[in-house]
Amino acid sequence: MQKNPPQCQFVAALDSIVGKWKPVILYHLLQGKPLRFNELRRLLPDITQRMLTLHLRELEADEIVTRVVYPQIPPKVEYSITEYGQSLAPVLETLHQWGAAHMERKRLIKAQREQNETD
Amino acid sequence: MQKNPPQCQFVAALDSIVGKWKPVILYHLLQGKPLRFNELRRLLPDITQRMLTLHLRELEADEIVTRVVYPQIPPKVEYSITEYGQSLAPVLETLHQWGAAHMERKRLIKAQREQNETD
DNA sequence: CAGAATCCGAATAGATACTG
DNA sequence: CAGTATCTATTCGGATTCTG
Repeated sequence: MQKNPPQCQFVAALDSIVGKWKPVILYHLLQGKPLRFNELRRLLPDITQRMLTLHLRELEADEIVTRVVYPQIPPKVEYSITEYGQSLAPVLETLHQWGAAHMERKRLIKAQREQNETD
Repeated sequence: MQKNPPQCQFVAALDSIVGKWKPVILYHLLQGKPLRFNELRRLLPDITQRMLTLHLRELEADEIVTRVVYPQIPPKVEYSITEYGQSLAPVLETLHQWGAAHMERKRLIKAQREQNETD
């Protein structure tokens, strides 16, 4: 990455939440309930096992989620959001708001353009 | 992307600001002053011409920046943030704040760990 | 159940050379 | 000056197989 200070901090934030599946993972974990590995898989029908593992490991490294292993057979692993991870909630909310408005805006522009074409 | 609605809107927002260089480009343009192509290059010493062009084109397509061509020789092209693009400012600011705190946190944790190693 | 390991293809980004 | 075009290197994600 760059040495540019503002950029760095920005990217530090993005690294924690960007990734093809991180937003959804966080979305579900932020509901508060701890989720098992396969529960998450069910909630994200299209994710591969591999990507789920990788993303969870990154979130764990950032201390945004915790991984609790119950030593039993069959194994049980629960993921939950940390207190620190909860500080992401407003950040995600802000992004979500803007994203929703942005999609609506694009939709409107597209509709207008199609209207003009029929003129 | 997924069909999951919350995810979609989230990603719509991220698409507009994520990309290896978009955050810095936006950071500079949000200062308010229109910038020429090569001015941006100088502000982003490590970006390639190609990536700068590509990212600017995407931002233009999202109507976040405007591209004004002055038909003269040598050519002059100025990029500036649109009014709509300015609505991103608070979003970026939120991310930046969290990112700064996150980096500081990591730094502290690392320092602590190194302290423990000398015990 | 919750993964680790390996392999492969697709998407991203950089390097370089050329142009109106 | 402000790009295009092309080619290559790197990264990322998916598919598949195996395991405690």
